Amino acid sequence: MSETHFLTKVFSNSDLTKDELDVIIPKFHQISYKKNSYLLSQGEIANYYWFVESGFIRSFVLDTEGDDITTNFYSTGDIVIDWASFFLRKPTREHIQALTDCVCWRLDFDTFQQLFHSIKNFREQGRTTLVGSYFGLKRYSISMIADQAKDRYLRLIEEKPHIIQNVSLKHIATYLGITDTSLSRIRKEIASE
Amino acid sequence: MSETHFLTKVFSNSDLTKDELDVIIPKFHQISYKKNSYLLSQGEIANYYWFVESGFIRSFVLDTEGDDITTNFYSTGDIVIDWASFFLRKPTREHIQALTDCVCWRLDFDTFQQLFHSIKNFREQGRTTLVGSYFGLKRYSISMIADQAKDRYLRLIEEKPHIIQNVSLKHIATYLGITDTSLSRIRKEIASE
DNA sequence: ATTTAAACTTGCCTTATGTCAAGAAATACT
DNA sequence: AGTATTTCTTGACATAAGGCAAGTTTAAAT
Repeated sequence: MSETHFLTKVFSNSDLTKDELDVIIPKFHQISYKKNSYLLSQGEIANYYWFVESGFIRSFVLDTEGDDITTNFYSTGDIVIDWASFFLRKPTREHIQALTDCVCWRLDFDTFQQLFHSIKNFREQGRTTLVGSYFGLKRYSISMIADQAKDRYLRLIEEKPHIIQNVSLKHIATYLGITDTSLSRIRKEIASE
Repeated sequence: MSETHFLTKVFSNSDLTKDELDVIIPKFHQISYKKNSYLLSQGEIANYYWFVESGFIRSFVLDTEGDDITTNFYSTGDIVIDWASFFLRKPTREHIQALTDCVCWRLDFDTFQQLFHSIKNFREQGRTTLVGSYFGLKRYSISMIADQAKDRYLRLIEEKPHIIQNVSLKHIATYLGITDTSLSRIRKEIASE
């Protein structure tokens, strides 16, 4: 009568079998983060990645003027990973910060490698996830070029409504590539329609 | 006294052994493209990826107004691949076009899969390449937000000088997220310094 | 070689978004 | 509950980049 593990949902659209999941899932360990604490800080080598069970997280970088730019938001079911730092074993440029209290499940690099090279479906699943992230980033960067700020905001509302409701405008603004002032005006304009 | 194969250079910074390369490299087939011809067109499922031996290539998408936006440039030694279409087996949104006559080496999906799952170093190499592409795309998108057009152009000159010399300003402009008119003015400003 | 088309530049004017600063509203702190 | 911070909004003005059209240069085609 055991509860279904949270991670079974995360892996539900992969080809991983029940037996494989019984090997993989116990390798993940639950960890909680307090609001405003960091999962990863600039300069560190990412030795873990995470799946979010509850809470909100953002990643950001500091630009040359020291202003922070939000690069992504994460919530329930999302993978949180600095692909470059984790796989190339080099210091990250990013900060990853809990925006609320969070519960996550994390896996370390050595264990990942062991699973990756021993379970065919696990590496297929991992590759699919990475390619999905790449695709999302590509859409994002095309949107930055092709769409106006207002349209980018409208699309964010549509695609990630839970973000809008849980994250400060300042962080949303930098994610959209605009200032909080401009975002405020865009919101005003939308509200009056 | 056989010539060293072009692809040995491409794989030279991987851990692939001589024996492994002897298996892998013959799976690639040489193919030539005429200037302006397409390696891949929107709507197709990418069944190949390529390494460029000579020539210049660009990928682009069409935005909602039907204007094309260059998403990347490729030249000697670069991998040309639509990660999402190739691995998720779904129709691509991109066009990939030869800007000059080109010589490439290509591999099909099924052969890739067979190598990926049978040769540990091959999948390590592939993963590293994908993560490197992800990292490049991330730098690009951060640059779009944090840097002015002039700085993005100066950085492109520094990082890919061969592109500037071989590609029309129109294509460089859309890659930088600006119009050819603006790029022309930026060039004038730089020239007068 | 001549013609045609494409690429690039430039001027004039418009627009999206930024900057700075002040005030209002919402949250956090003790 | 009351004060201190942070977040959000708004106004006045500044600036980066775009739109359009004409002219020039360069490259392609016959």
